[in-house]
Amino acid sequence: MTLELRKQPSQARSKAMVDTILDATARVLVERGYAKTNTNIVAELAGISVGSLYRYYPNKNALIHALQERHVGKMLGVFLNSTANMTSEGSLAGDLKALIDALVAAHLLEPELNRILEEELMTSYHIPNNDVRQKFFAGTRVLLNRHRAELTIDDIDLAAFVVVRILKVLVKNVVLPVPAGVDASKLQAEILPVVLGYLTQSR
Amino acid sequence: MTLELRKQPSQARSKAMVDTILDATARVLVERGYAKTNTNIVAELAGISVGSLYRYYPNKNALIHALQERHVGKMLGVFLNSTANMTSEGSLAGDLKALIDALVAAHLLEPELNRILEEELMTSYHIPNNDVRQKFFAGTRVLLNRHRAELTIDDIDLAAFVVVRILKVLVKNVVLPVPAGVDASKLQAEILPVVLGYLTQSR
Amino acid sequence: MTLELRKQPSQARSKAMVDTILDATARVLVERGYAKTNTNIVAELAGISVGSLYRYYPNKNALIHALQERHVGKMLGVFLNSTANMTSEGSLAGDLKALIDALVAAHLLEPELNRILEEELMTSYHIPNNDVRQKFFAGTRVLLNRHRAELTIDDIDLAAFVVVRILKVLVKNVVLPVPAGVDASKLQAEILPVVLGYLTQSR
Amino acid sequence: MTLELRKQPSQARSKAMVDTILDATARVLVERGYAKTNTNIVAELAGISVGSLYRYYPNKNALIHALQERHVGKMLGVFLNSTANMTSEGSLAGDLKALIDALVAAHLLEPELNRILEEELMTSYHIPNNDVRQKFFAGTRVLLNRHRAELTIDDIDLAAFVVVRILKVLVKNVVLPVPAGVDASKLQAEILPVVLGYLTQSR
DNA sequence: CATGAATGAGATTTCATTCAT
DNA sequence: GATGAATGAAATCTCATTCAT
Repeated sequence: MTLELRKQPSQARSKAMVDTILDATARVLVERGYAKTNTNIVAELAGISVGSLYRYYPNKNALIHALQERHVGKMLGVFLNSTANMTSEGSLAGDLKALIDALVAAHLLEPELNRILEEELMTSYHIPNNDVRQKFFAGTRVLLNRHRAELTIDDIDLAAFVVVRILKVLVKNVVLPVPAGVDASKLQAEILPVVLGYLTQSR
Repeated sequence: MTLELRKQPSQARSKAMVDTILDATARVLVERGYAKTNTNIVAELAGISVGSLYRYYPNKNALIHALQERHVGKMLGVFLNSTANMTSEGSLAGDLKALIDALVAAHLLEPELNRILEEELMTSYHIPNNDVRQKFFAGTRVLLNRHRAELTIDDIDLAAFVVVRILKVLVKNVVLPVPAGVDASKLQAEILPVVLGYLTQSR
Repeated sequence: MTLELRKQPSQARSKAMVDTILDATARVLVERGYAKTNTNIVAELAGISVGSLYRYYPNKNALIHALQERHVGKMLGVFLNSTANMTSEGSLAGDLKALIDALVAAHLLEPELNRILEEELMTSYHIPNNDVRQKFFAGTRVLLNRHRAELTIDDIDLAAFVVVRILKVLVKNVVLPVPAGVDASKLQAEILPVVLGYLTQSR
Repeated sequence: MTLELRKQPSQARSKAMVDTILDATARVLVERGYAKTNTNIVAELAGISVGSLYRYYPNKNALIHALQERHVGKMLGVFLNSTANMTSEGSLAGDLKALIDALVAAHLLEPELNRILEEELMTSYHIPNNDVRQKFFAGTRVLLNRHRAELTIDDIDLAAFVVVRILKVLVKNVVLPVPAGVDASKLQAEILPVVLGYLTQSR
């Protein structure tokens, strides 16, 4: 009964604008943190008026949401790309190596933004990339299953969970500024041993 | 007969008041998230006026800061307590096990608050417990050094860094709500193998 | 063979367009109320661009104004039509009956729109149909004058004023949703007695 | 689970402030109409800051609502007061006269505000005084019932409905600016004959 | 002429902080 | 010292109107 048509800007022009807006949002978010991010600044940095911003996203929430989705999408793209030429008959070590490299590549995209979206906003917004997380977990499970013979651990679900968490922190730390005394590239090289050691140690 | 029924010494009063305030802050933070936390609600929940709140803490920043410090202090207390009866001549496995248990005990204190203080506020507030982190890292380094002979890894700094990160995520995940299909206690039992596997695998 | 398939004469086009626009305006007004009516929605519902809307009406005021005028015109049309075959030598009762029926017919047109235009917008817009009101009042005065002999009231102006007001409310209530327990058709039948009773009672 | 305590300003201080605010709201409403009424102007006219306004009323809606309630309350007070010394054994004419006088007295309070609250806001807000309307209708029904013997109409509900509507318009018109050529006091004197004529005419 | 994205003034609302009592 | 009402700067959001295409 209520008239509710709210016109979205047309596809063609939108694409560029949307990107400009989300770029600005990302920049503000990274430079000032969520608490100090506001729509006026985003609009200004995007070089548009607040009104325009609200033509594209009906509220601040939607804006952040869209940024999250774009970011996750980008990372997923990089990840899948890095993974594409990965034959499925590699060794466990080879597969894990490829996985780690792909993950690092994906996280190299916009590490600080990624951190903010994952950490600062965890509470505020229902994370839209649960989907991606789920898929990543599932993928890891499949990988482990394929090499089940070599593993010294029985509970694949548990192992996948642990591996996913480990990969996530370590990769993030490879990519984010790391304390003096630690070398990022050495750290990256260390990830495979960590996971391999865990999965194949004699128990 | 001197008047004995006078106000408590301000020291004592402050002590209790400070705790009440920080308790309220913690509760609001956990129940509403940082974005929806405001000083008026904190004061209300603490059962005092905003004015009084500002007598104890000159601004919102200081308030959050104080809460962080108290929280870190508490966790440190629990940790040190769990560590106290740890003789320094244990095996590597034994030492690590004790470390993990102490960490879990500390994180069991107020997991959600801990998460918020560590994640949501990372950007906004310069973490006051860098100190503690430093010490924890150093302690881990010492521990690893003590068992250097058993380790298959040379770079102790790197190893300590990796171990610290792994311990942190996994412990956090033991303590925080975990996805269906994963069992928190099994997860906890898995931490030692992870670290041990990493440190002592044949390379 | 001259090109015959060209644009319709702008007169004709305008005519249809104007109607489309005012129809949309009316619908939005009725469905959302004045406070939530805005030009963008009107344009959208009319199937044209805002720009075009502003080509037809220079501002929101003019738009509402035009709708009012059209609406009043329509009602007047229906009213005059119902009145057309009314011979001027009827009885007082007959004349009043005809008047009431014509009024009801007119108000049956778009009761809700009518209500909004008359009530919600009374303050914001100087009503353009004062003219019509004036004429209606004058007509009523003439009618009463014709039957002055039967009336027990001397002040015809006063009587006409009272009758006009009574007719207006009651007719409106016949036509608008009426509370449970009251029957609209019975209510309509009651209007004549009310007016007749007033005008011809023994004083 | 969510902390929702929102403190209302304390009783004592509130009373005066609330009145000041609602007075200002009424004035703005009458002077500018609803569409042009905004919280900034209300606050300014009330001599307080917007923030303060929002301490008392959580949003614009609530503000208007409160004004409506106060206004209806006031009118009801005047009405009941005028009605107080009305013995229940009067004649029909006497009772109706008293009723009309009480109504006029009530509407004399703030006629313009009343009009705006009743007309401009009918759509926007669920009218809080349905209650009062109900009671007024019921009271009228009781009155008519008491004098049922004298009435020439059977359907008391219908009669009460009609009488209530007639009283409402005419009283309103007595109190609101009336077109030249009509005298407000004469008009008021005319209300009783209208109603009496309707109820007691020979049919 | 038509379009509809863009504008930006202005409206609503929030909340850290102050200060009179 | 305590209080909590008051503040007002700043954030979110709306929409009549314009103007480049």
